[in-house]
Amino acid sequence: MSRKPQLASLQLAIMRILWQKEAATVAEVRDTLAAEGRELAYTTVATMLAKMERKGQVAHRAGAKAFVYYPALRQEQVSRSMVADLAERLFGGDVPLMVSHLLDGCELSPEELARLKALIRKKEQEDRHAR
Amino acid sequence: MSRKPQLASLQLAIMRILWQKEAATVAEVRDTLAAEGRELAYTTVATMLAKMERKGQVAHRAGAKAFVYYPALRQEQVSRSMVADLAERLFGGDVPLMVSHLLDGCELSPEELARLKALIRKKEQEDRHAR
DNA sequence: AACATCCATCTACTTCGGTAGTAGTAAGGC
DNA sequence: GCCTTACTACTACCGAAGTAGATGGATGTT
Repeated sequence: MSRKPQLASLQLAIMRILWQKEAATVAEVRDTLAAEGRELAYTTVATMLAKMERKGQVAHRAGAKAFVYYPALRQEQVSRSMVADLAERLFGGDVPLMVSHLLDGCELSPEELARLKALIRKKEQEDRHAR
Repeated sequence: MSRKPQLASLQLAIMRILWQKEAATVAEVRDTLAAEGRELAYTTVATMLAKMERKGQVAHRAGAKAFVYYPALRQEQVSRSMVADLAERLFGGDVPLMVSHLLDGCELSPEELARLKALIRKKEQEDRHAR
């Protein structure tokens, strides 16, 4: 399960909350989702967390009052595997092509562009070191 | 249906084949999938294409012998909306962050890095023109 | 004419994501 | 001691993706 985690939409939304808060109760997760415009029944969130626990995506411990859920996958890992998976499925692994679609699809501020340039420079450095 | 198309794994694999071949019969799609290591029954592919047609993702016309299916969505459109969707769900729309994960996740050849740099320069040009 | 082949359609089944109700339990208030 | 409240656990249900069998039509082969 920890190899190439692929999270669906709600699962990802929940994970993002857990990553950000470190840990949270069902009620907290539900409230945060509601604040994001996704109003779900308490039991819906609880069910989802239970399902996610069965798959090893989250875990829980007993808290003062309610269970406290926390992520069992690192954000890095999930991000990378999901992005890599999409790149593979959509572009046959052609990363620059995927980046090109990313850039085309939305406007970027000058700062963001600068960040990208820095990224590429860093990548070039690593490359030189590697060979 | 044409607004924000999200294709699942097999659907995308099929679309990619249709995009590449322009059009294909069920048998051709099935053979191509098999050549990619995904061996499915003829009827599986046929069923999938029928389902995709109902959703407006593909269409067909009668060919000499068998139906000829062709894409009803443009690759550009699908790529962009799927990439944008993942960026939104995974990174809250932070595109540079997503690019950073893309780059980290895989090695790039110097040529690919060059392509990326060119992309960013182009983007900067557009930016200057826009304001 | 009989047979094999290819093809389309229909139906069916499984799994998973998402959604939620119901029931049972523990705990706090009064 | 009972009532409300918060929480967990169990069950159910829908739709979509994915998989394929069965059936029946058309075509071509000999």
